[in-house]
Amino acid sequence: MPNRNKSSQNAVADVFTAIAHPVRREILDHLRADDATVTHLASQFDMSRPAVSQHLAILLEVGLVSREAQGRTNRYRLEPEKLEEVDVWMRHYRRFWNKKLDALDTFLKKMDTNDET
Amino acid sequence: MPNRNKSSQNAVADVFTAIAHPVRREILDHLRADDATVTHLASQFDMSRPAVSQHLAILLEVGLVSREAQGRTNRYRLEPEKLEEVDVWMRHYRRFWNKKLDALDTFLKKMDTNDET
DNA sequence: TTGACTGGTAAGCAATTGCTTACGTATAAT
DNA sequence: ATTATACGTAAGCAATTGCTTACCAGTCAA
Repeated sequence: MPNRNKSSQNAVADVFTAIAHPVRREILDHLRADDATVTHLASQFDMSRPAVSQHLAILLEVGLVSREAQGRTNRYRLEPEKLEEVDVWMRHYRRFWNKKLDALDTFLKKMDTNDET
Repeated sequence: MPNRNKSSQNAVADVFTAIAHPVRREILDHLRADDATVTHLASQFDMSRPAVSQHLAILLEVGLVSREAQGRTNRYRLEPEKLEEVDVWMRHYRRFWNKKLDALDTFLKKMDTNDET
């Protein structure tokens, strides 16, 4: 089979690849507690500051964090809404392992229906 | 900063990396409908059969699918319980984007409490 | 037993990832 | 003005990924 034409995919990372790396998940876990600067985050890892900065760039790219300049520091803030994409995909599987969550699903659907005025 | 001693990590793939690849998610989506053989799965992708086989090997390694020999064919079956690990991690974030799911969480916790004893 | 079919795995490879150090720029302190 | 601090980003590199083709083993049909 010959190589396919890749049609110039610009290879923008998606949420699934973003959370695939354990360090990036840990970063998100840290930011769940509070916003933080790169140097502060880097102090929590056995890794150089640029390395953490690069991980943050990926999280930034997919929209899982936001960056706000404050003087000469940069505050990174958790933006967890993008994780809903993962949740949506998982929704199809949840019933397989948890009947209670299935019950919750039904419960939520009912709430949705009631919301539609 | 010098390179760290990697202490011989055997680099077994985890669930997060397994579902990071879009093809592997599609494979799982296919298996959600029904068990399938490699060749059948490969026919659904623009990719050689060995490539799909290698993806299945990863899914097998992390336990997201199981393999059952049937004559000269191999049936792959979805084993979705391992996705719970992802769900558990996501549980901490869900409240951020969905208050209703938060309500469901409370609901589930109450059910859990009632179940004890 | 021969031949066709299913399928895992090895070898090889280009591309990507994940780190490092080095550097440049902007803000703050003295 | 000079110096120190915080930070992003580039360059370079080893390791990994994700495909390919080639091969070999097991099963079924004739």
